[in-house]
Amino acid sequence: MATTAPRVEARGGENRREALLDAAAAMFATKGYDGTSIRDIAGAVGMLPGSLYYHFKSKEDLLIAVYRKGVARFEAAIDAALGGTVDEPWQAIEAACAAHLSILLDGGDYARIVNPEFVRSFPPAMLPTLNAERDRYERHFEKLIAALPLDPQTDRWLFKVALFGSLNWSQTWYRKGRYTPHDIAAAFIGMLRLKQA
Amino acid sequence: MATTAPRVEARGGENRREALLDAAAAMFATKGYDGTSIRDIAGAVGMLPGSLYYHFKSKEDLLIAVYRKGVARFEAAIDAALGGTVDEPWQAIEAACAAHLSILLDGGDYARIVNPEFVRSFPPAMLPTLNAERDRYERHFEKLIAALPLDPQTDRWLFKVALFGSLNWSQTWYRKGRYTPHDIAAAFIGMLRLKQA
DNA sequence: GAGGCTACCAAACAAGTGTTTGCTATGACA
DNA sequence: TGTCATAGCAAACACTTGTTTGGTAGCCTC
Repeated sequence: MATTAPRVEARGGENRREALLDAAAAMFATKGYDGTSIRDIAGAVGMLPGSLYYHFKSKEDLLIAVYRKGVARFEAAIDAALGGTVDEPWQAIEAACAAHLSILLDGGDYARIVNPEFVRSFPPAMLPTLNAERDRYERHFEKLIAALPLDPQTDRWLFKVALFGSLNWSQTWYRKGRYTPHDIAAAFIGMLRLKQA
Repeated sequence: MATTAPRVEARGGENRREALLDAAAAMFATKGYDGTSIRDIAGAVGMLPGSLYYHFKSKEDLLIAVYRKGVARFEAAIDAALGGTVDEPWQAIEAACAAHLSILLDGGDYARIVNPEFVRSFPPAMLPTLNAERDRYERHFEKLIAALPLDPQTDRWLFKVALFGSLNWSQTWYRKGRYTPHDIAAAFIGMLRLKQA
């Protein structure tokens, strides 16, 4: 046998914590933060409520961990999308939008937590912590928008919130099948771009 | 003195119910449905928790009443805005957007409840009831969009959700002062319209 | 002035909440 | 073989939740 065991854990190991995160993300996303109890989450992974406190020191702590994973997913997706350095600005932002949408719509439960409208249901004390994470992410888009050849009258900040609104709103109407994230990104950017032709 | 007293109520009268609705709207909007207790609401108007059940038969019943008032506000605003029959399609939709925004952003607590992202935190059983109210409202916009002279390639349904997304998202970033609802409506419509020039 | 309705109080109910505490089985390591 | 951290169980804690029930003060009508 292997003389130096590759760090085998006592019972469940590190992936039990991960299982709790997954369960929490799923239940937060569907039933909300307040609507989900510690007992629900622990029960979903076959644990007793008290045992959860070995892995997380409070329910809020658990939420923050879930939220961080959510933001990380968005950042990874957008990094990957912009990795191939597209230098045409409209193509670049369309790629970023498509990446954002694919996580938002098909990225599983973690992504749903990040929505600011969702965040408002969280304990107010944690709002600064969570918003700081998100602001950092949005800055990627601000850079891409700064590079766009827009009409001089266009307020780039309003352009950003308009675009973000369209994108994030898709969570409320999107159903798998009819449109893909790429379709939607292309259509939205197309509407904002046509005048340049 | 007035011989026929103008319908003076026993104690609080009909406006006590209204006071409860106001308190509920305010607290739902800031702390969410689950985050607000019957005791909070009753206490805000100087009532005991049990007494609330004289006016509303359940907490869900109270929420529905608040929600209805919220939707009614939007409908009244848009009716007023389109009353002066603007027949230029772009002007008409801009007016509708401005009306929508003025309620959404400065329309008080009732309006905040109507946001679909907010609704998701409600008991799932009441979702059909609430969504039916909202769908009826959105149909006003579908009509206005149908009248727009858009590029043939533009999907009008996607146009609608993009516009609605931009508008409703403003709730997350709007702060009084910098932009007025009219400014925002003009800017958003301007971005989507420029190509027609 | 008797009856009835309105609007509310007072007090409890059962159920569910996040969290703490003490204990224990398991495997790694010396 | 003994020690030790890991990972979790079992049971309780104090508290909050939506809701119900029985009673009652004030007003209106007959």
